[in-house]
Amino acid sequence: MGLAEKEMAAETHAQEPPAPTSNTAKACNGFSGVAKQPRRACDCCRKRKIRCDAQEPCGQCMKASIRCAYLQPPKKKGPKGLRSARVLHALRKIDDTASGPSASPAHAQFGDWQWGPQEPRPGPSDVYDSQSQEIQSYNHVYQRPDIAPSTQPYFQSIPSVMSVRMPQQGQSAVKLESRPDYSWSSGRTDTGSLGSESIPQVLSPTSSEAMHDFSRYQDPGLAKCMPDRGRSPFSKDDRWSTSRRLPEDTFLPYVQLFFTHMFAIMPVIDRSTFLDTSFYTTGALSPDMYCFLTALCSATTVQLDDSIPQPQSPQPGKKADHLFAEECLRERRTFDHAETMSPLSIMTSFFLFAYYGNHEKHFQAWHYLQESITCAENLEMDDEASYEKLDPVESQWRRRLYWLLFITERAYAVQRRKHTRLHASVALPAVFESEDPQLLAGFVNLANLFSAVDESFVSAWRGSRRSSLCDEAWLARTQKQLDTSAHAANLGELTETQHLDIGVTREWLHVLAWQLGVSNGLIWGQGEGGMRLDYPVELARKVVEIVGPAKAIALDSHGIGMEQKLSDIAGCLADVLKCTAGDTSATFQEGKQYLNILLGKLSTMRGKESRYLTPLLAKMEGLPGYEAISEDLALPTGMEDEYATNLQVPALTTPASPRWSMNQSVSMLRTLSFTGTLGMPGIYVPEEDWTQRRPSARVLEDHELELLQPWLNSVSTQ
DNA sequence: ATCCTCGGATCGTAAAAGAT
DNA sequence: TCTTTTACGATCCGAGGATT
Repeated sequence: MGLAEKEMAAETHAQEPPAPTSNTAKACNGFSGVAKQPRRACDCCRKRKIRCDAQEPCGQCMKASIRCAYLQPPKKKGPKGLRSARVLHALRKIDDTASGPSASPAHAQFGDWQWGPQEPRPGPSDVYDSQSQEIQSYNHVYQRPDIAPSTQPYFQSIPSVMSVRMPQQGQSAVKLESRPDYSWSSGRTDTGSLGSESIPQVLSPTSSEAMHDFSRYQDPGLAKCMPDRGRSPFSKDDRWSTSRRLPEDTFLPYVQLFFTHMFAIMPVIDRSTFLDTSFYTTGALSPDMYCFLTALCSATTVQLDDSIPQPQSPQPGKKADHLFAEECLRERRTFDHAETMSPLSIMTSFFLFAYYGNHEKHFQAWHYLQESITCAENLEMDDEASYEKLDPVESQWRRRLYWLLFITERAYAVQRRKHTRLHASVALPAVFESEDPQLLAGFVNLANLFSAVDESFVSAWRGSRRSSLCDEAWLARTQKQLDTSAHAANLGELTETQHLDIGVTREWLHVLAWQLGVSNGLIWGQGEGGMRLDYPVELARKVVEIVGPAKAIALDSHGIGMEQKLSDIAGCLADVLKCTAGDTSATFQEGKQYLNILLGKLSTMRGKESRYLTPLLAKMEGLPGYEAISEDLALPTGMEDEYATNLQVPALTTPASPRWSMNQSVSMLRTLSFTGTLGMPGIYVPEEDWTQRRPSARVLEDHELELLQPWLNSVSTQ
């Protein structure tokens, strides 16, 4: 029946103007219009799965009074690259295993897994919960974050579900699980029964689609991912008021900025979804999608600040970032966002954190970061097992989001001396199977780097670790780990933005670790873990080598976080230089130059002078050569950056020699070890924050200073 | 009675696999 | 290189649920 009727239907429409993209119709037959004319359904009809007459606007859209558009580009048909081979390989492997010498007949195996057609067909949850040991062995690698899971292609985790489902021919579940190579770039989520989505709402698997399309909540699989929510909390009965909202097309220019400059460090949303113009023309963004977009825009605006020209604020006279953040908070008050937790709300909180963090409003920033973490915990994103219950695509998006929170929490906790809550307890997102392996490699690299900042580091930094545990060996291990963790990938292949992030962050952590050592009196050790007085100069050189040639925008897109790191590094360097006042050794001169360059960078960060610069300069008062620095910085506006980038980085020949020509007194180390400055990242923040700092270091006792004497002598005679 | 959603049948196309 | 097979995206019918 179907075909005949279909053809008749096609014939009925044969008189209509050809579909926009159809030029094959006439070639199809010599038989007037009976052809199965390749029609083009409009975006809405496609989504509604109804016949479209391909008019503009089409009849269905007219009838429904909705905007008709043909914006969604058709996807490429046919098998995808290696996918077929991969799936076949995986299936064959399973088959081999199942029919191996020790195995009982295949049907018995299948029977165990409830494959048999006579068995009642298991629902999705049954399937997921009834994995055999053998199946789990495919997955075990994902449960061990200590090995590099990123090197495991996704498909290795697929057979578990696929093997269970394949025999259910024609069931949507098959479609769902047998698609290991996700069309990330196309934005297609294709979660099986939900897979025929396509419209603009081909949203990222981070459930934005779910947010947008209520019907998805009716899917048991998805409902499972969203505890206690079988359906949308936003019922269509109580449609949200959009009267006070910003027009939806406000967002796109900012979202574009986000993808151009910030996506590399926050690869947690789907590009094609959020860059699709039709996404912003529905006129029906759900409240939490609206919140998410406003939060993202506010964070993007403030983070990029004046680095690049930005669109005019939607409300002239009001700064765009404030406006977006305000809108976000206003909209959030219209519904219970604690009840509607989803990855989308995690990201909303996260971007609010970024907004406040960039404004140095640390109470609010920490609050929203914690909120996003709490939300992640509620969704059990810190539990590896939870990911296996998810659609593989969704699970990858969530992994990215989890690790973004992890990285951010670690960095921020260190800067603000807070506890951390998240652990490296889940596998990293996959790299090689992602839409952009290079980009993901960078992201994973950063995650690895922060994995080296373990609990003991954080607690030592907070001062809550027993100082006896903070010995030289431990520090040396930590320092070494920082270097090895980020070497998994060739940094040269990363985007400039990521290269900067990883490189500077690594050296910044080195600086922190070094300060940790100094404040624990380790400066006179064997030099392990860089516990030498000139180590910060060496670190500064590396930083200068990284940031010197970097394009301003690549540096700027990291927002205030990068300013903080650079100023921490510069501050530490300044401390060291200050302590060696009067020293004329090569090391000192080089150090001065590096400091100079760093200050130059800070003077032009994000299109203006960093707020950290002035306090830094004030701190350097009395540093010999400082006069020169201030003169250098007094370059005409617009030239500073050029000045900084063009400055030749002097080659610091291996352990600079002569090192410090130290005739310096023991008081130098006394100064270094004093709580005044060292171990105080983010030191140039408003007064009240001083109270949050621990007295991180101690003044050396006299008997310790005596012990130092031989070391000082040996250094000074080198 | 009407509207709406969505499972899934069917088709066209493109890539992979196989034949020569 | 040509042919066949396979995978997959697109369309949209029609069952069944929701709404009026």
